[in-house]
Amino acid sequence: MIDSGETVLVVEDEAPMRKFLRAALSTHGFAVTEAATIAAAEHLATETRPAAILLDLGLPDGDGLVFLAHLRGWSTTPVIVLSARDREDDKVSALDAGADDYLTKPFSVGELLARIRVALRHARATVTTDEPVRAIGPIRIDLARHEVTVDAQDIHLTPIEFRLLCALARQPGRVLTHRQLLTEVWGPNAVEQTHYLRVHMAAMRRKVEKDPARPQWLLTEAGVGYRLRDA
Amino acid sequence: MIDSGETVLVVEDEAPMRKFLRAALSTHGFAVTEAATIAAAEHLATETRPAAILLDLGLPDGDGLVFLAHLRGWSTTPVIVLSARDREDDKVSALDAGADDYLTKPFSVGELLARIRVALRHARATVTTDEPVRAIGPIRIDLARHEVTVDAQDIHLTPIEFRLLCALARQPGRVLTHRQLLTEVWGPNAVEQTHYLRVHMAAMRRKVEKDPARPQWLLTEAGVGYRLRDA
DNA sequence: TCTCCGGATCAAGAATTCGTAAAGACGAAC
DNA sequence: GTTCGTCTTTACGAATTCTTGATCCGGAGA
Repeated sequence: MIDSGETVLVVEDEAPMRKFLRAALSTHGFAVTEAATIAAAEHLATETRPAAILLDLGLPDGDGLVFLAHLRGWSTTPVIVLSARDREDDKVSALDAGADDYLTKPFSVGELLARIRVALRHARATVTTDEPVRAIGPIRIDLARHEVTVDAQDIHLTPIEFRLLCALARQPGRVLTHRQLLTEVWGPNAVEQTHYLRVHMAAMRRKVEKDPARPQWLLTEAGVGYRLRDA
Repeated sequence: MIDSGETVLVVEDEAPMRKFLRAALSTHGFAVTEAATIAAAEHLATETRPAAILLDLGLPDGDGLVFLAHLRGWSTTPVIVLSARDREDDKVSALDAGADDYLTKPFSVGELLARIRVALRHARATVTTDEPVRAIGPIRIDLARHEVTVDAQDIHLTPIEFRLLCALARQPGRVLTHRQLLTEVWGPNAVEQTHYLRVHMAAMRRKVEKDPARPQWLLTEAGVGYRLRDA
């Protein structure tokens, strides 16, 4: 499947536990990012926009509940707390602080995965306050709908074209090297195939640009890469 | 807590447990209705429209999971399973069947209440199209009655077709990936069986579309998934 | 003017992905 | 047991998408 699963952020200070969770999650189709501290977790939560977060409460640089409180200020991403503490108070305070679930260590992998699925089910049904629509000039990219419009006109992009455009749109105005684009869209084994880029950029220009021979938005940086002009 | 007057439906066959739960809930501001059988539970779920449901799995007239499956056909009311069984399988199958949480007896009242609060929080944030009829173009879907009409003409959908259509109709216009549709309709073990989708989409198009070879509503996004055109 | 080079363009055919039909498996109703 | 409806599985042609290679273009430098 090309649809590489959704990303789960694991916040946990003990390395063996992190490794264990990474193994369990990735064999079930999730992408995994890891953080060992609150600081790292806050950074990754904003950067990678995970679909769900697994949170250990005992972290070296502070209480996990602090992180949770911060997060709930701007995000509704589901959070499942993993803790060795089994006291009622701990559970209640975590749940009331905004956690969506609370699992006591040790737990079984099957249950964890099932509860993650529940969390993702909820997230999908939730009115997402995040705006996953990006607009650059006349181009509008709706990540959630997998939909692109130019001057309010729907245009159809193939999966590769869509991923290419998303990669460029993530940092509008900035040049992305051939290498960066190739690894992001085709994977790290294709970093040499720069002609893939040429062909697919041409195809995309035909759909997006008014005059594909004189592109206004999908610009070539000779010898370096491509960039999407910032509006 | 000031959760003034939301109703919780308790489905439990043992009278002492029912009494205990009623006491715990009502002293914390919930109204309580009780059912000791699946039949009674189905009746009360439709009649009283509870804000949440506590479900014991071992009932005299059948498995609680059957009730849960029925309920999920037309309602997103949060369900918390209360069970004496602590096996991983039991938890996973209940959660995958649509339960929002699973508590093993014995549990503490504080935790139960906290988890109910979580469930209600979720319910409030959910796109609550509790209006049981949805209309997209010429297609009208009656969730409670399991009925679909196209141009005011009744059409018959099989259970799987109906769930597929509901999944698509929940967010009209949006692309749902193969993975999403398969997990939602067939469960998480079937994420690889993309041919299920092809076969059942074809069957549904024959019933819904004027020209099944050129679909107007049930659209394919090659390499990604399917979507229901937004009217 | 010629050549070189990176990029653009085009078209063929390779590889995926889709749609469709048809047959077998399974369970429920009779 | 039989019949019926439904779901799964399989196979194959059609459609779409991707890769590949040939060719063209324009600027830089000899």
